[in-house]
Amino acid sequence: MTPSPETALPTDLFADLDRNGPIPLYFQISSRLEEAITRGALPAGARLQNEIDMAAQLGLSRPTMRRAIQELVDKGLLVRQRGIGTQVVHGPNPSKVGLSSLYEDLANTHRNPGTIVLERHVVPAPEFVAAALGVGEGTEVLFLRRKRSADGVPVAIMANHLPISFADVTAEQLERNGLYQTLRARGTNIRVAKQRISARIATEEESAILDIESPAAVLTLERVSFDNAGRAIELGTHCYRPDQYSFDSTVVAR
Amino acid sequence: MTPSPETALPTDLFADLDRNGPIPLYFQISSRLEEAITRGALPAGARLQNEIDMAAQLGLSRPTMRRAIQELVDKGLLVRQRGIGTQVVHGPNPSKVGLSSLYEDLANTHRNPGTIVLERHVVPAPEFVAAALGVGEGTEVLFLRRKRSADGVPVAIMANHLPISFADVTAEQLERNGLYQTLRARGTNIRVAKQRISARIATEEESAILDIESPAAVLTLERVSFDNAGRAIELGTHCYRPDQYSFDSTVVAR
DNA sequence: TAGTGGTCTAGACCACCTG
DNA sequence: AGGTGGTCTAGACCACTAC
Repeated sequence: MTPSPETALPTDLFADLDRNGPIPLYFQISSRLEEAITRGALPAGARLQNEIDMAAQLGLSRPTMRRAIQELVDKGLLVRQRGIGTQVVHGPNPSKVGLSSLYEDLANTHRNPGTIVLERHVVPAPEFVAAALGVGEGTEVLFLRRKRSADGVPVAIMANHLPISFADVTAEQLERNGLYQTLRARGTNIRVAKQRISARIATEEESAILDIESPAAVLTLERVSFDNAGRAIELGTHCYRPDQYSFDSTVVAR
Repeated sequence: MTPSPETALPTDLFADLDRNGPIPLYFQISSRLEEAITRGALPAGARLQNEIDMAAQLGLSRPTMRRAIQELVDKGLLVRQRGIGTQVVHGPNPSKVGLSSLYEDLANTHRNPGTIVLERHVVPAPEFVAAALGVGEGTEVLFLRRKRSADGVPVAIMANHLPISFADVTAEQLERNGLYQTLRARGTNIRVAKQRISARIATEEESAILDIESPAAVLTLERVSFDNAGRAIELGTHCYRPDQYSFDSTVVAR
């Protein structure tokens, strides 16, 4: 296979780099590169200049340029081969990935999210909740159950258990901003989550809430989220209407 | 919240570093650290020494030490906070993640994988296959359909379309080694994949093959895989028995 | 042989958090 | 004020690929 011809980068792509501002240089570079790829200015299969020349042209050190490129390799937009170069991955849909909330997912795809809080109780933690949150069994925790919709169509039923320190979270906050944004406003940032995606037949009650005909399949997600300090913050047990929601991701071999 | 006391690393944890061999230093370090965490030698919540001291103790430069730690941050095993330090994430199950084949997943969990090739044809590419593989509609492609099982229990029905250049892949190779390993043996390494996970009700035929009672839910995966050079190599359309398989992952906020 | 990315070093300055 | 991680520089040598 003949390597693709080298694609010179548009000279103005990296104009206006802010060398003193708070935004890291590598991030400014990778953002502009990503935008050029998704815009199509760098088509699938295009080969980039080598990183040393690019660094020199931009007046950067090589490690900084490498880091910018590596960001996009990790996102699955670029592939690199020693001795060959760096190329844009084929394929039409650069899909989103990672740790986002349903609320943000829907907003990003321009669907108008809606929330109804179905239940909100302080309950003693069942065994599986206690294990996930790292508290003693029977410890009081906050239980939430919400119905989520997009443009008026039911999308998901989401159940959450949180440590009792979040017991002052109100239904109004949840319906207005979503759970993750509410947590952020309280200074709690989710950093890591461990999750399991599976499927099952919806119960009669779920079918009614989601407005689907039994028997129906639902997509399920169990997720334990951790904050900056590595503490368990939230256990989520959700089910989604598969015709309204799916999990898209780009995975990269390590 | 008081920061956890600093945990001194076992002095022998990093003995026998090979400074001249082919294995990168950062990888040797991160592997040993990961092993110490999963083994429990570094318990959940433990705070590591600062990276500068660790680098000095091991006779490494700080960037190399940083890279080793960053590997584990990206895997979701560690969290870092400026001004605070590096801590081990809570939670019991450091789960696997990323781009693996079903065959490897099953082998890793000590379940004996089995494969039966149900279909193997060269067919003209339907529109959705042509779009995914970046070939013209109607171009000949290889179509495979396999039944996968673990310890004799049906787990999945996997359908794949590949470019015609892989038409010499035999049923025997697939049943013996799985698709990805067969591709690797031919010098094709999957580097990136874009995938979508959803769910639906199984068809009667699928229920029969998977040995489940209708109506049943199946977990579905659509995946387009790309090689080192960014070329589309494979389109997979799979369905899984949710009681036998689920998608576990650890996600990290960017 | 020439060109590419992969690794590693030895520093520097800065931003953020805690006391 | 002191300690932490976050960023950046300016080099060096090596491994792999192509011709």
